[in-house]
Amino acid sequence: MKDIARHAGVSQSAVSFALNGRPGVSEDTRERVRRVAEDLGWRPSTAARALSGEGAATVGFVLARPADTLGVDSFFLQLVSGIQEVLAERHLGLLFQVVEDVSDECAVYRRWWAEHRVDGVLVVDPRTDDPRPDLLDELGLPAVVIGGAPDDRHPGLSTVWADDAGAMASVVEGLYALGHRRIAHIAGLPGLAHTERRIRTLRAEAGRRDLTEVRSVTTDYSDTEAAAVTRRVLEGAAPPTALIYDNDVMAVAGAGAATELGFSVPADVSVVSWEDSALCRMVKPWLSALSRDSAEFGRTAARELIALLDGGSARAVGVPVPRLVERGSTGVARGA
Amino acid sequence: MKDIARHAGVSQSAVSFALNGRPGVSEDTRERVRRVAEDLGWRPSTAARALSGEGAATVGFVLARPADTLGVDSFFLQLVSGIQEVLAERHLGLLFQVVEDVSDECAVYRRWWAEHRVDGVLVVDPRTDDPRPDLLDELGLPAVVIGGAPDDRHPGLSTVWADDAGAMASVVEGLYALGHRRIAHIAGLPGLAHTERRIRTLRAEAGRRDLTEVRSVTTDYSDTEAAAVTRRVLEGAAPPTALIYDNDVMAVAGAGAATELGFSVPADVSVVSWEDSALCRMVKPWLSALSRDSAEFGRTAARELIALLDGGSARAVGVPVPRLVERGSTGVARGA
DNA sequence: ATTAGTGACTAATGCGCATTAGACGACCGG
DNA sequence: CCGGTCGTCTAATGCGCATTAGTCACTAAT
Repeated sequence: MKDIARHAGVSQSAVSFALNGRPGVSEDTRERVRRVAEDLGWRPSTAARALSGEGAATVGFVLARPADTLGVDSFFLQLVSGIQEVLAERHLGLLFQVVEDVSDECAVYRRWWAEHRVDGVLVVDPRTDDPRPDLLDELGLPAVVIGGAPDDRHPGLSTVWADDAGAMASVVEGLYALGHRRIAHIAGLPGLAHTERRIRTLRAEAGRRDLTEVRSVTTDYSDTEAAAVTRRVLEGAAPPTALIYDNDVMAVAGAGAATELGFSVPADVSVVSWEDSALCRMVKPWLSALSRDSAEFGRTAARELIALLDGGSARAVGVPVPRLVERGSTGVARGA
Repeated sequence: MKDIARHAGVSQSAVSFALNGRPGVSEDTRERVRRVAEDLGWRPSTAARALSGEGAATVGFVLARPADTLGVDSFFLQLVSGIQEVLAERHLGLLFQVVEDVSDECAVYRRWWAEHRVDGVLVVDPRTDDPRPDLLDELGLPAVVIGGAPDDRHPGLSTVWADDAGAMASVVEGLYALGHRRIAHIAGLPGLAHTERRIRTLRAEAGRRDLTEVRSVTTDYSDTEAAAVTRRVLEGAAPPTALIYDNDVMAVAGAGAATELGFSVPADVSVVSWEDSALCRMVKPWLSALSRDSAEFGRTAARELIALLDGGSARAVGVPVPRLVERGSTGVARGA
């Protein structure tokens, strides 16, 4: 800026005013300064900006996953891609970190905030009994929870929520209409909020319809565990006629396991994947799946965080209910 | 630090010396200051540190991909996970950005560097005729190229390279030994350096062995294009008896397409995937795949970048040659 | 003709840290 | 007894920017 000031024949303050759209300089000077800055290829130093109270121009994103669990998951990359799209417009950076577990994640938040590294964070995989919202509240670190519940909002946190309950209800309704009475739900990690939500909704829907042979089994989202659970479930007496998997990887693995066991899909068992991706079209039959726009999910979350940073107040916004894309893996229940 | 100084009864400079391990304070004072800092939960402001010449304590990572191409790709997440592991030890942040194409990527580098946002960057997907190395050299931005060639190193850039040539040679040798004489290589994006390297090596290896019916076809890495190309290749006269796919997604899609066409895997065609992941064990038969440790790839790259930031000079380091994991999709060529 | 007011600009300060240039006493050899 | 050296500490400066408090000339109003 000193250079610019010299070249333009004004003071540094004038340059600052000109470049930041502040009053105090004539339009003439402003334009001249702008051109000089352009010529010199000047960009404000984020460090200096941050130091003089403007914030870090960065938001944080922590993924708490054991390294080997980061598998064939299209969700996060798409989510991040959507987040970026919105952040980029405002020239906000995304500081990304992968850690082992939630307590590490909390430590990262503490550090980032203490170091003034971020202005806000995006939190994923909310859990039942989650320490993070309290921590973020305590720190006063602006945050939006991705995939939380619409109700349990903490004072300072925004939430972007997907209607798992509604989606589960519609899936159950569809299967019921096809004559399915015995349904197994191969769920994800037990601690996650959306896992519990889906399980609760399934139970509630089953109750409403008098379905007694409905159950949920939690897993670690892996293909191997999904296959194992599928085998166990199908080998029991009165096996289910429909299987709902909490992600695409498990659905594919499960469908494979079922086939190996001699169950034909969808003649003997219907399969639904709670996540749509190319994977679902890589097996025969193609898997019916709940399709949601993960990138849009990310965009919405990013927009909410920006609103928070701009001084807006916390709120909860929903994203569209996932839509069930019927493919070849769902059909009328045997004997119905 | 002012607070710490007050609490400890010393000057700010003394605090700085104490906390940074600089000489100029007694061990006694140092320890006292450390404890006070600990009690106060002090963390240095990265902004202030950066401003006083210490660098941003951050490295950048740009992924240039059209948003919809970010699919079921386990490679990047694992790579990033490995990178993080090493960066975290040094408390270096990872600034992550997704952009549309390489020219956007260059713009991001320019901006990051001008804004002093990063101390260095990790570059992926090097291309033939790539503008990035020149740009980075020109800017003087420390960088390591992930997946480059061992030779074409620019003065200032380190390279972490995988021995595609060696891997391709061993795959061809294996297939040759099984009696395969007609091989098709369903490659990735034409512009990418490693795509070209694999294609060149395949051609060379074919030449050495007098295999005349060997070819490579470039694609966009998608399952749909892989399936289409597979069909085109297999429906021709004298179809290949072995197919090499440049990633796991294509291999699975291609194997599926082959099966639909009435080709049995591996009786009629052998299939090799140049990327191992859970995907390869989700189809029947399981796919033989070149397995490499993507996380280790990332760790190595991160270590190289840190060495560069520490003032080390640029160099090229290799990672272990991928190993072919033989599963059910490769076998003796029909008629051999 | 004096004052109040306004627009355009400059000087000075602070953000939180690292670092350089001293200040001051203790210790040592001559 | 004195100059020199070392160890321990403090004061002062700068990093690049935003911002606040002036400064100055010029115009409108009394």
